[in-house]
Amino acid sequence: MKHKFKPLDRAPVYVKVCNAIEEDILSGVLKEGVLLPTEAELCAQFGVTRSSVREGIRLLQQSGLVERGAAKRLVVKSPKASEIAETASRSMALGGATFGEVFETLAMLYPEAARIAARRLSDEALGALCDVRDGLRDAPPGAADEIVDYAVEFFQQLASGLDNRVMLAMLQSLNLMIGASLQLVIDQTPNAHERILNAQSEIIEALKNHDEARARAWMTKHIEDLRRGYVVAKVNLDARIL
Amino acid sequence: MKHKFKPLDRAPVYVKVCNAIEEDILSGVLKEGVLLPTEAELCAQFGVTRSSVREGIRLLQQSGLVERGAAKRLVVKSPKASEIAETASRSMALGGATFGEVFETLAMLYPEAARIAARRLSDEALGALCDVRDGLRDAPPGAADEIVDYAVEFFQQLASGLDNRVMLAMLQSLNLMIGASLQLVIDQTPNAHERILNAQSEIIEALKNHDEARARAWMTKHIEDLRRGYVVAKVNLDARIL
DNA sequence: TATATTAGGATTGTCGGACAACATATTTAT
DNA sequence: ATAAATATGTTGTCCGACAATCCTAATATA
Repeated sequence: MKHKFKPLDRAPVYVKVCNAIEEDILSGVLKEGVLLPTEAELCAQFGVTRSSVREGIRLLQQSGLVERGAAKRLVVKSPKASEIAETASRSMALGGATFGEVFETLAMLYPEAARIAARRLSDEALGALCDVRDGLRDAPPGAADEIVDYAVEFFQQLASGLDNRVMLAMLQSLNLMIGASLQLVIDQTPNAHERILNAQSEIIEALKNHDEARARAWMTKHIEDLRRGYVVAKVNLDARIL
Repeated sequence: MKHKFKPLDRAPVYVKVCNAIEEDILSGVLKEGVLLPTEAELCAQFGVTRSSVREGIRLLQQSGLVERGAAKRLVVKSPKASEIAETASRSMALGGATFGEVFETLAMLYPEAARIAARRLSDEALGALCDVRDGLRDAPPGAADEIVDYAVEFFQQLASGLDNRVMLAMLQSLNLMIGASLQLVIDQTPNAHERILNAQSEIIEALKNHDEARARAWMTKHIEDLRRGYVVAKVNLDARIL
């Protein structure tokens, strides 16, 4: 009988280093906040040189599992929703996503998010939304950048209030993708200030009364309003986001 | 008058290398598929050593912007939706997302996705869905793993058919997060086969007739059905996904 | 001539050692 | 006892070297 050999593991050492550490993090042996051994010690334990260890560390670092903490020592980190959102949105930008795609997704997600929010948003979360709204109300007229900030912050707070990290990550990545471009739009849209303010107020009111349908409807309206802004500003919806 | 100095850029060299290359990719100077210079040449151009260049490359590599291609040369790559989904779902798993969170997000997204699909799914996409359904119909009874595959594949095809990369990435990451765990559930749910099959058929029918409301309703039902499976199988919805 | 083989060169993967920069811990001086 | 100076440990960067691998081109063979 012919003996069968398993295929050899021919991955580069630095990849193996990365995997080895990652595995221990994933399996819970290394918990969040734990300090990893120094590079020298890792070399000794793995039996490889510092160059390889360091390259492996870079891989872990970029995937958000590890971080340089106090004394520059390596610390185990569990990825936060905001970081996931950031890398996801960056990747999608690089992947060539368009304004149209982002907006359609926005229009799909946020009305539902508003509906869920109407069902269970906490009082603090509602308070945070009111704060944003008030900030927007008191913003000086003509300050487009401030308006944008408040508009995005409103989405942000709503997403945070849902108390669901998966949703949060997704909604946040959308926020990041439109955030920058909203500037252009609001600059060129008359009444943007009042219309956004009005939409926010209506949404807050609906949330307060746990009126799911109304929260959903106004969020839909709000987003459609923003989208129209893009059209008015002659932003090509097929253009890639940056 | 006191002169103000800008804060010096004290980032490590390998980070700068990473940023420099990333910038050129982002700005379109380096397009997808282009071969990057060899390590030696990069050293010469940046005026740093190979160790630093290599560490920088690892960072780019893990963020999916660069890849080893033929002859092991580095090639510029633009992240695909599927990869974005993969890293996102992995990160969320590590970040401690729970079944409950994933399911709630699923229940929020997919009904809307079905509604949009009813509006504009192409005939090919519909055909692909039918193929999945037929595959499931003809699956041998009791083959839980096959049933799971078809169930996930149905979601997958629906997402692909939407022709929106942003949505696709988000829906796919959800698919990845539940995919593995569905196995457990379907193993222990009687009638799972028929119920899933029925739901798929109803959804397909609704899509064919461009009946948005019905597509949405059946998708909601379908997901709720799956969720009940988790409860029946006594999977703790607060448990972290793996 | 066309194909298979071989030799050569280019490039990456890994190693070892070295030193400066920086942060922490320890000792010394006030 | 507090502050300053020193010692120690760790990371960041450099250099040089060599084996493994892949590509290319020259060579041999049919």
